[in-house]
Amino acid sequence: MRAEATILHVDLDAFFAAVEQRDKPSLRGKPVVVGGVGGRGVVATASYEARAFGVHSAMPTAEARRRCPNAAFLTGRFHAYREASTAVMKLLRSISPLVEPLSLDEAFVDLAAAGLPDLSVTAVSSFGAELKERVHEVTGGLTGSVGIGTSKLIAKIASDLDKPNGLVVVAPGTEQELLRPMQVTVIPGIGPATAERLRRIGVHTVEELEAISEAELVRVLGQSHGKGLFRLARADDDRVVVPERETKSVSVESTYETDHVDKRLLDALLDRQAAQVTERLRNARMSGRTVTIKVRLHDFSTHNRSATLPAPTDEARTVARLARRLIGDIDTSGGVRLLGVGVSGLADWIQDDLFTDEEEVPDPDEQDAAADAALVANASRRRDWWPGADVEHDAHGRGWVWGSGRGVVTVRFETAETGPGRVLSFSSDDPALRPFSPRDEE
DNA sequence: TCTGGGGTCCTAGGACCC
DNA sequence: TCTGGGGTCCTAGGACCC
Repeated sequence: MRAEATILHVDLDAFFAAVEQRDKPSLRGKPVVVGGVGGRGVVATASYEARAFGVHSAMPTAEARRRCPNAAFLTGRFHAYREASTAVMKLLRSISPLVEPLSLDEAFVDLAAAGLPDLSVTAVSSFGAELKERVHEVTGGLTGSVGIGTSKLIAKIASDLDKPNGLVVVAPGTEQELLRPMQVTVIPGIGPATAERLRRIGVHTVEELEAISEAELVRVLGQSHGKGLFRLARADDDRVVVPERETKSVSVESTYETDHVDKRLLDALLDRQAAQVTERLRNARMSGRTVTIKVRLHDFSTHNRSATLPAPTDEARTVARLARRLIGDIDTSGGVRLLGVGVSGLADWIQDDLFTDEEEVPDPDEQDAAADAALVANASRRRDWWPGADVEHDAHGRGWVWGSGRGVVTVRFETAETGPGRVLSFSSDDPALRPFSPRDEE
């Protein structure tokens, strides 16, 4: 926590809906709901007019229609939202080099790095008011709520206190009296599950949270969350404003109007998602080693399966092959509601720099071999995993897998060329192969 | 017609290495 | 016959955020 209120949080009001109302005057003053409009859609943003009918984010759209049948239901125009967001972020960066976007419509700004002559409460208040006007200008009429305080926690909570179009500055030294009477759920990071655990130990307000020992919080919530909340309950927060975060994963997912059972269709959908995800990877000049599929079944249970390649890829084929194999581990016979493909373990990978020569572009077959190798590494841990696999064990109980997939045997082998222990895949009738014995490794 | 899509972080257990 | 400890990587699931 700082001595002066130098962390600012901006939050654009009902952002998606507000952009729609800005661009379509007929929607102004009327309930607008942006989100999924299909049978399984949920609300992303409701305008304040729609909120008056009890419509809110994350509510199923079907329920929103029941509550507010006269609202305009829109799917969303993300280009327009991104454009407005970019204008705001640019404005913020002109104020301070330390701007941390949290999403399209939210950011922290470190005013201590802004070079303001005066950081008194009065001065930062008028600064905040001016910022709101400039947000209104650069976005063509959108409003934002601003909170300013001595920490991220306080700035974020403050911006929420007077929505929409609010401005709240929390004077240094008054943080705890602000927090104490509030419900614990105002603290970012306390969601329904944590709130319920706290409720069970009799904690509802921040004041009650403050009375719990650190050891007890760690017992109830785990090491990281427990220690973190022990401090936040005391308004003890020294988290810095981080301007650049590196992307850790890229994913695509889709919920279908009806549950899918046909395995060929599921494979085709995975192929398409693999193509989408790798296109985004290539656009971002990245590649990744770990491929994860996400499957939500008819009963809403969600299952992830992942496998890690020996080297990063941005190839649709490689990701698709792995994804298809991974879904084989999941019983989809009851129907699939959602399918997703993601890539993590990302590496910067600038194709043009690395592969100036056309010959040096990775051979797709080698990539496939790498995918097979990753599957073998996985299968050796999970004997049941590889369909049709033949597993043998050495004296140490370690398993070695003979996997037969589409005319290719993938196994831990040695060859005269590769030496012992290399994980590779070969065609099954290659006479140069003999099973690799783990002893050879010693 | 209950329950989106894109992320981040944490936990826990097993494998493996030294 | 009994049996370490720390560190890292990988996988699965869950909580949370907007």
